[in-house]
Amino acid sequence: MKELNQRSACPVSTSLDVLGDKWTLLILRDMVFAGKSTYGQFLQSAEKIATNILADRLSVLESQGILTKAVAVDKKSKFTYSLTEKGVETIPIIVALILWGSKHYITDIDPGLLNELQAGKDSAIEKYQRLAREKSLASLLHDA
Amino acid sequence: MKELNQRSACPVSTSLDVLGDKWTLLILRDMVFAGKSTYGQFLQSAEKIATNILADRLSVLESQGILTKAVAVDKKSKFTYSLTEKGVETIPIIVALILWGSKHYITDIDPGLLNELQAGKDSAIEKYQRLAREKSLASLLHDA
DNA sequence: TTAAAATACTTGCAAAATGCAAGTAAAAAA
DNA sequence: TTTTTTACTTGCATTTTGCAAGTATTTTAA
Repeated sequence: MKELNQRSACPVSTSLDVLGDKWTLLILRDMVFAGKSTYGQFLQSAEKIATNILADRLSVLESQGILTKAVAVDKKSKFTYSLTEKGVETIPIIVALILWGSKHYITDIDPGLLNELQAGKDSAIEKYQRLAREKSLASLLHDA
Repeated sequence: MKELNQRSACPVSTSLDVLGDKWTLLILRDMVFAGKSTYGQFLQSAEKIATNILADRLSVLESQGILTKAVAVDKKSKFTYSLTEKGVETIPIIVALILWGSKHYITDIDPGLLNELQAGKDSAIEKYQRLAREKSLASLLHDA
């Protein structure tokens, strides 16, 4: 349980106190856009996060109520991380980063996704939020 | 001139390579929402950035073409930083952070701004982008 | 004309965060 | 019963950050 130290009462600053580093939003990206949900899956991303950093970020995200951790349905040695509603609501941030990055740098973004985001950003955000909620709900139902 | 080291070709990752730390977006916030444009003004924000970090971030932002540096109109010992179009286009990211932060944490956000953003996010973003462009254009005209 | 203040940094060093490689522990598979 | 899978933890080197002090140029004040 790590307590959040807010540098100021500014909402931008506070958001950055939680999400403002080079790794946290990549974990959320992997959950939303790559369907990942386990420690091992997060380790396999192209950016090669270190194991101790991943463990630390997952624990911060959990203690901030952005994701929840549960034993996987199939294996007791595996954990499944799911987005909370607070986590689902970071999707607009991730989408803004996708649009800015793909506009100003050379990236390998999926043209279909880019098109979808450019055509109707708000409805695309709503779609990915809906999908993320469905996924989280599904993992909750499995537990019960 | 610091070269950007992209960890991967993912647009989220690349955006975070540039903007993903606890200070960079606060400088841009100060330019967009507090009308700040000088080193001394950036130092006075509530979060208390260290002088060496500020100097470093300004030089990165300049070398990434997000802002430009020019001698101030009134004083030769002062510099004025202005947003480029690439910088203006970070405003959707900042707005997404404002909305997420103010929704999930206790902050002192201006209720008028919050209302404006919640009422019509896209048009509010357009408004602040237009204002930022006007401000940058004005400082360019002063130089000539 | 000269001294003090303003402005924008730079430098040195301690502290914290990150990155890397190896090790541990429980559960699952062979 | 041994090996593999999965999720970490630990120790240590490197990098980044933070703090305090110092420098350089321009502007203001005496």
